[in-house]
Amino acid sequence: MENTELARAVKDSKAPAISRAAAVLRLLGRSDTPLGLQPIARELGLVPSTCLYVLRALAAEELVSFDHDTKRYALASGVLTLARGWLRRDTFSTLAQPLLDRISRDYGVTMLGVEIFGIDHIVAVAVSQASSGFQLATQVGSRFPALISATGRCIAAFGSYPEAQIKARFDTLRWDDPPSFAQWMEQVTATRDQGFGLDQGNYIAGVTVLAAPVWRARGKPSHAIVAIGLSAALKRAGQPELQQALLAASQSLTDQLGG
Amino acid sequence: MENTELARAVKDSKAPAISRAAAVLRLLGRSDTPLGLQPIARELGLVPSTCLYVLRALAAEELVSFDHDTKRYALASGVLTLARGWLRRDTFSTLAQPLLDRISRDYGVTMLGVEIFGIDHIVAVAVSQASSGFQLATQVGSRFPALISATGRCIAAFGSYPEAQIKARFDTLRWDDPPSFAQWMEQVTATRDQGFGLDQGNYIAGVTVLAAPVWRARGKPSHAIVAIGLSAALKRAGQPELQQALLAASQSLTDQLGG
DNA sequence: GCTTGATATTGCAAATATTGAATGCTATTC
DNA sequence: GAATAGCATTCAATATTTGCAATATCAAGC
Repeated sequence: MENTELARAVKDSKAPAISRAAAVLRLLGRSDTPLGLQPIARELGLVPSTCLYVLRALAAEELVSFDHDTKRYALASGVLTLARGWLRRDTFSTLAQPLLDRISRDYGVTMLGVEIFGIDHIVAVAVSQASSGFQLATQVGSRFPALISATGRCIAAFGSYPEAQIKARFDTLRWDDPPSFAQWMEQVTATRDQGFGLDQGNYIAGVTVLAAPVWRARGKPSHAIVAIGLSAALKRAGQPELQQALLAASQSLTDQLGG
Repeated sequence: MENTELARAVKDSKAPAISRAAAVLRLLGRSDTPLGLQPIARELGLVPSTCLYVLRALAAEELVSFDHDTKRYALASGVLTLARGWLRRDTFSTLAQPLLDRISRDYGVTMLGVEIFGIDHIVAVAVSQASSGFQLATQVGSRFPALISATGRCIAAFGSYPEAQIKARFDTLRWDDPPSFAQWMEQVTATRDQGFGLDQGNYIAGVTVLAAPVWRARGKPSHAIVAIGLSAALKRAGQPELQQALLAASQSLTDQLGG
């Protein structure tokens, strides 16, 4: 449960209401349906009355919506307005979006721009869905483990983390078709040579993923751009050209970000 | 200043830290650059130490980032992850996105899906940028006054608000080329007949905007889809066809939302 | 229609977050 | 190079929020 983590955050902080509020928002974000007061309080280990005050405050700020009839709470679009503030000022997503749109259109693949948070996780900060075919359940804000799929091979290849740490993380990953660590490390080496990472059906069966790193400053890559398509379709269409397009775009972004 | 409003929210609430946190997030979202503790505290009328604890709690929740060297705070991508939770469950944006993409591509216009919050404001919840030409500074989460531009004419036409209330709101709007209230009301009537709203250079000079209402339930429209293009380009390309596409899409969305 | 089980909501005492002054730090000015 | 000004940060007193128990509200079952 999140309870223990939340309890710690609440204890350590001098503004525990904020930790509780964040936990409530995340819970509501995770939930597929609006929730009542009690389920929320139970799940988070909060006292109902406290939880009520949190929800009321969040509702007053238009971050959660409250249905008077059913007494259910859900995320409100105020969270979108916050996200916009972030998007507006993020150079990477602003610069990446047109490049992603173009590659997506030219090659019929779904494109992501992701921000890398160390060896821990990555977040999709720009998305351009493939116009046709399969729809990937990825939106702006989606989080993934750092070492998964093609991006993971990039992070391992260019992040200069000690192998022990990488191995420990690697062992926690869930794949459709898991590679062995040895195989995977070979591919990481290949990634270093080629400049881009490749995942052929490991992460999701039948789906090929390519990822190229982007640097904001020297050192570890700060972002990556990712191409996702059905393996069958990518075999027919020229994958080498897609690779070139990906590398060109990532290079251009690295240049523009002043790395 | 927001100070008085914030002070009231803080007083009335049983979880004032949350109001403060929300105010801080909105301020950071508005700001073009990362801010230090003092400017934030000053702007919001908060005690610096309190503000510090708020920022630390928000940083612990990964909703704001903290630059150790410059001691500046900014929004972090955690806000995106919250937004994703909202997007994931919003039927309108999910259903609208492919329709917007298609119309955008076919007619070279920028398309928005907006959620309507009464007569107060609207929020862009789905965006499909025109691939070429001018880039509109609109992202998911952007807020606009309800009665502005083409969407405003829809809301006035189909929202059944008393004219006095509409007039009061109308008088607060800012246009590039303001219509008189009489002219505008005529266009509202036309909107009721045609089924879509039209703004020809009023909101932004040289830009034409069309908007068609979407109903989740009978009564007032809950959403709208909006097409935005350069007036010159729209005159050349077949605007009647775009109108039909817009009406077809809005009808389809109304049907799917179960209105 | 009454009871039961569940929920949302309120009042009050105790725990604690907020406050504003004091501290230590850095960068700028003379 | 010393002094100053502005900043982030800490600290102890107190005004407030929190947590619990009690109450009110609601829906369903008998």
